Parts: sequence; C-alpha cells; structure tokens
Amino acid sequence: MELALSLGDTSKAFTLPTKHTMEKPSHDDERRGSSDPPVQLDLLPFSPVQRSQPSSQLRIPWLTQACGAARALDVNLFPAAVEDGDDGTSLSSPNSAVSPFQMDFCTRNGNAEFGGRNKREQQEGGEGCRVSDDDENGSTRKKLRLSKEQSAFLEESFKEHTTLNPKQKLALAKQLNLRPRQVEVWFQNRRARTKLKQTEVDCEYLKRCCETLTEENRRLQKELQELRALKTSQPFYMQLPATTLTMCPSCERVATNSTTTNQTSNVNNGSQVAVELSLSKPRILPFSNGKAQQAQAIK
DNA sequence: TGGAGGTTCGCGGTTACATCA
DNA sequence: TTTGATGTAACCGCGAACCTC
Repeated sequence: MELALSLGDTSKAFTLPTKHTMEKPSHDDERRGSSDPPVQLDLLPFSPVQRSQPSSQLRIPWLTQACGAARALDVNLFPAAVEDGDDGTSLSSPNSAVSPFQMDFCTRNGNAEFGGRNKREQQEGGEGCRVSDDDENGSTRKKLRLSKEQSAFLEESFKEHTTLNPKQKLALAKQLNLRPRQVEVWFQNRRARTKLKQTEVDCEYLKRCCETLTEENRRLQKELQELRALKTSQPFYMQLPATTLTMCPSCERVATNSTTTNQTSNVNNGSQVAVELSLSKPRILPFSNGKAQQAQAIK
C-alpha cells in the first residue's frame, strides 16, 4: 500500500480548470492575484423547478454570453439602466426586456425586509421590490428565505463563479430582484458552506487514515513481537541486523535500511519491512453532473 | 518614493429568524 | 400548542489589497 496524505491547502488539490472564462478576472481577483480556480461544491440539490427547466430557461448571464446562447435569462438585458459597477461601466442595455423570472422573484418575498443597513448597503443603495416599510424604519431584522427559483439561479451562478465582480453582482441582483448586498451575502455564505463541507470531508478522510495507520501499526507491532520471539527461540538463525525506518521525503515511502552488513540468515528478508499505504484523498467535486471531471479530479 | 488615510472586499464568527419534527 | 434542532440570511469586526494624496 502507498500512503499519500496531504494536510496542506485543500483547495489546491481540488482545483479544476474552469469551463468558461468569458470575462477577464474580476476586479478583486486581479487585485488579489488569485488565479486558482475556486473549489466548488454542489451542496444543494437542484430544485424541482430547476430540474424541470430546460437549460435554455435558466441562463447564467456570463455563461450565456460565453456560449452565445439564447436570451432566456440574460441579465445584461436590463429593464432599466443599472448603475455602474466600480469601474463606472453602465450596464444598461438597449434590449430592455424584463425577464419573466424577475416577476416571479418579486412575488414571493414581497413582505418584510431587515433593518440594520450597514455602510456597504448604504453605499450600494440597491433597492428592489423587497424593501418594505419595516426596512424603511430600519430597526427590525426579519429574515427572508429566498425562493427556490432564486436559490437555484444563485446556485447555478455559483457553479460558474464562486466570487462575483461588482458588475456580475449588480446584474444578478437585478435579475433576481434582490439587493446587491443580498447577492453578496448569499455568495459569502455559500462559500462558507462549501468550505465547511470540505472540512467535514477532510476530517472524515483523516479519521479513516488514522484508523488505517493504527491498524497497520498494530499489525507491525505484532509482527515485531513474533520476530523477537523467533529470535530468542532460535538465536543461531536470527542474526538480524538492526534496522532503521526512513521515509523518502519526495515519495513519502517508508522503508527499512539495514545498518549492518551481516546477512547471515534468510530470515533477514522477513525483517525488511516496507510499508506503503494507499489512501486516495476524498475530493468534493464541483459539478454534480461532471462525471468526467470527477474522474479526472480523482486522478 | 514612502507613508498615512480611506475604500473595498472576503472571511470567520456570530446572531436572528424561519421551518420542521 | 409548545419546544428544541436545524438551516440560513444577515450582521459585525478584522485583515489584506489597493488607491489617492
């Protein structure tokens, strides 16, 4: 068996090439120089609504643009001019078509909103149909649950981009009839959930590693005892050299090296212990339908 | 050119609330 | 109807990166 255990940055091990990079990296990505594709974890099952939707009915704006596909949910097609992102680029579109989704999103959560607007919210100033009188008063914090459609759409977006640049955030917010702050928070929480889930998987994996190594250690101890017993009972045949365990830093294989050249007995071969444990690290795979990607990631 | 101050953003931790058994 | 558990939207504080002066 071969032991391959990594306790380093888990995200690095799971990186996959992104499918669509139609836009340049986000403003933040550029700033931070984070070129690694983010880990993506499909935590939420698709809602029935989404399952029933043909792919053309639920378009991620940047993906849609990249694929040059239909206009079902092209968030670049704003009904009204959207104020610019950080770069001052207007997102208003000559195709001012209101998406049918927008109406749906508006109907479910039209009641309450939360108070306590912070600095960011005030800066963003986004205000959809969901801001209520309570929010205007600003002291209550009523929690709203996103609709299935909204969650599914955000989920799809998350699969494409685990972080959003300001333009994407605004577009998504407009499309879903949410405030940009809500979209931002949703992505933050989603990233946190992904990380938490990955941590749980890692913990489980390390637990299994520990159990395996414990068992292996037990087996080797037993074997050592047997060899010692054999040595005492048959001293003339057990001229065993002392052995030391060494681990190759590159391949992480444990092997024993004889420190003496006394090779007087064939039993010596029995003392040569080379342990190779093989445990493939579990990986959270980004797309539930990406069998090929899963297979490649496992490799 | 280096530093101070401001801005923006993501993250970890936490809270508050809705939902369900 | 009540209650505890659970999931998650939202908040807060902090640090990092970047920008401007």
